Amino acid sequence: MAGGPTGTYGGRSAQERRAERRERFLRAALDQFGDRPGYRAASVTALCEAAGLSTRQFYEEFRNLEDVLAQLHLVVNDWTEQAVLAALGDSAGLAFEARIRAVLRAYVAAATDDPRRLRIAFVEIIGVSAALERQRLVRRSRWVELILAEARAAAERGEAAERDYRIAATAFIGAVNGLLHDWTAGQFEASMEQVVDELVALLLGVVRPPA
Amino acid sequence: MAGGPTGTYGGRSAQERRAERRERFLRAALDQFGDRPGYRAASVTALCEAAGLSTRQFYEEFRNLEDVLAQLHLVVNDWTEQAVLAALGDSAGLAFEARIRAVLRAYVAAATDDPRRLRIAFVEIIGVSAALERQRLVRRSRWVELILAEARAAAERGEAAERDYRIAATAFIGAVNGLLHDWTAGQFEASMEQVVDELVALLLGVVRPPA
DNA sequence: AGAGTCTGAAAAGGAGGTTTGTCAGATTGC
DNA sequence: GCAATCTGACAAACCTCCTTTTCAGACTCT
Repeated sequence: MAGGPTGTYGGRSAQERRAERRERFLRAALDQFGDRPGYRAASVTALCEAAGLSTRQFYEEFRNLEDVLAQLHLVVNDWTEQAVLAALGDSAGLAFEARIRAVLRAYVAAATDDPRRLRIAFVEIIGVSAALERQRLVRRSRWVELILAEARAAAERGEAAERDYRIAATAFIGAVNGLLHDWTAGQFEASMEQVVDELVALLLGVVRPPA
Repeated sequence: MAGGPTGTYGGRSAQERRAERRERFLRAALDQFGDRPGYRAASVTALCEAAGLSTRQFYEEFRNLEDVLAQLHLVVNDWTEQAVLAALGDSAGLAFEARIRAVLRAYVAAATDDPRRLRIAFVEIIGVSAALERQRLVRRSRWVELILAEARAAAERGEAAERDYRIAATAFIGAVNGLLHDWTAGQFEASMEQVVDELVALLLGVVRPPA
């Protein structure tokens, strides 16, 4: 009874070491899953090799590959969500259209900033499993609620028509995602400002009462 | 030198037999791929069993499972495309908004008619391989061109503003698909007419010049 | 210095899938 | 009726991957 089971090793605590390995796995997964051929062709072995860690350590941090993808999806989603929340705060004083534009620009910039993140969120996550599908829909519903809250506030200020925007908000999210996906896939040439302009126009068209 | 290599067997020609087996494989694939757990969990063996045919025959008709998925995707796409083209023809005389509504209703009805087809087109096809991604983008571009042609015609009749609708059309397609997916996934309760109404409003908002 | 713990590599066990080859029996044209 | 062909089932060969376990060496604390 002498050895020190305090958990520190290499100068770091057990927690620090675990966190760092988790980080390394997630970073490697962003590379492996976010680029062709993506998650479907990925393997635990390859991921570990890319992360410079062993399969043993992998199974100490994750249950399986899908677990990694799920966590990565949350991280990626948080990233864009933070960007939008920040933009919402910054643009609090602006007029409706300018505010919408600022927020949408922030989202588009954050989402397209790294192609791998975009691919994780829009492609790799789709149709993997029932659990991931649930997680994705839960996350999406947060976006819907965010839009609904803003629409309510805008309606109170008289900047938007008063009605139930749930379906419209869902459709709009689909428009944003579809547009970003096709844009980054090179389906059409456009500047970010053009893309944002179209999205602003689309949103204004929905929010404003019909002529 | 006596046996008759004419190809007829069981009363059918070789072509007919091949076509029928192809049909049976595709029908079984619609079941296997279009429902959870879907294409990712599918196997040649299970597909053959469901089709009541053998793996040997499978490899005479298809290169591999992805080949089946690709062909199925084309079939599913043709289905909705035919529905829309028919609606376009039928509504040739109607006013702009009524026409848009008729066509969108036809699309929504065709797309949601069979959940398995919808899932193939919107979920299972995503992120499988570079080849399938190409095929999907090619098919999507046909929808964009269709919308662009209609927008040009509408602009000539003075029913829509004259401008480049390519980006807007892409966004709109994303909206339609996203909305249908979330709707059929049970994210919100709505009648088909409500869904169509929202899509019509969205499209009119885009097409009409800003107030 | 030494008991006790943590690390990372390697491998073994096990499961599942794809694709090709074989073969007995059914069916054809002559 | 008979040779030639087609059919559908079966299984063998092969491969890849996941997951757990083992183990020698590095490290920490007393």
